[in-house]
Amino acid sequence: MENQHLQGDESSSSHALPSFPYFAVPSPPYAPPPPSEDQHSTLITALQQQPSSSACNNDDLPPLGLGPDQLAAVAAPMILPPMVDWSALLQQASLMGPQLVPGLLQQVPPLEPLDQSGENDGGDAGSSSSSKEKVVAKGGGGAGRSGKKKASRPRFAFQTRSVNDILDDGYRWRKYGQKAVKNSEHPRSYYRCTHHTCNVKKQVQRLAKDTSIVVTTYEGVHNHPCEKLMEALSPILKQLQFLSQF
DNA sequence: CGTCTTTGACCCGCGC
DNA sequence: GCGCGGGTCAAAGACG
Repeated sequence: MENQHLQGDESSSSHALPSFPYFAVPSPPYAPPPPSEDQHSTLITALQQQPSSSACNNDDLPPLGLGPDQLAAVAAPMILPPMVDWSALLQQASLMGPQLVPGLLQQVPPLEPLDQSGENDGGDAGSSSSSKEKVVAKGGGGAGRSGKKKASRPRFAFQTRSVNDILDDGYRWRKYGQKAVKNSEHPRSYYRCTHHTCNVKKQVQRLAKDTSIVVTTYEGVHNHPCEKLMEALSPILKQLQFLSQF
């Protein structure tokens, strides 16, 4: 299982994934930093929850539903320095939501209230709700299988220039779908956090205009620690504990 | 054998 | 009402 993530292309991301290089994605207001092979900084944008319609005709980001509204809502994105700790960064972003990562993610307008009973931002109702409502007809699926509109959840889009579609963000993801998208030769992949109580999803797709850029859209907030991050931090924490005794 | 990916089918919202 | 596009499900197969 673990090593399945090594396959390089569109397998679920996890510990063993080749993490880098990721490059900064030049954004219009900025002078594009020339990407170099040993640099792995990334540009992060925070997006507002997609307001259902309007979102599908943007040339740059049609695939992920990032319409003009969303793009306009993206404040000056930051180019992160090289050697940024991806796990920590994404963990932080994921846990804190769009409002709370000073200097990294912009503040976005308040989210619409959730309208889905079984789900919340923490996404902790995922597995239970699935068993409840999965009864429907065969193939079950659908944008709202409970008959409701899709819930509004915090969304973040991470643009990275990478040969790999999947960011190694420290979490484990299971792919549950892939769709060909209009105006793009690259399909969009749908992933769900494999943690049983976590309902965070992400969509991964390459830009139509620049296929070297991967857009990863996270939806929801993890309600569990990042395994990889904890793994990485544990020796430091131990050391801190030790030092704090004196 | 358990986990994950693939993939076709299905459902839903939206625009015309 | 119909067609399209997007999102999800779940069976089947692949893989370690």
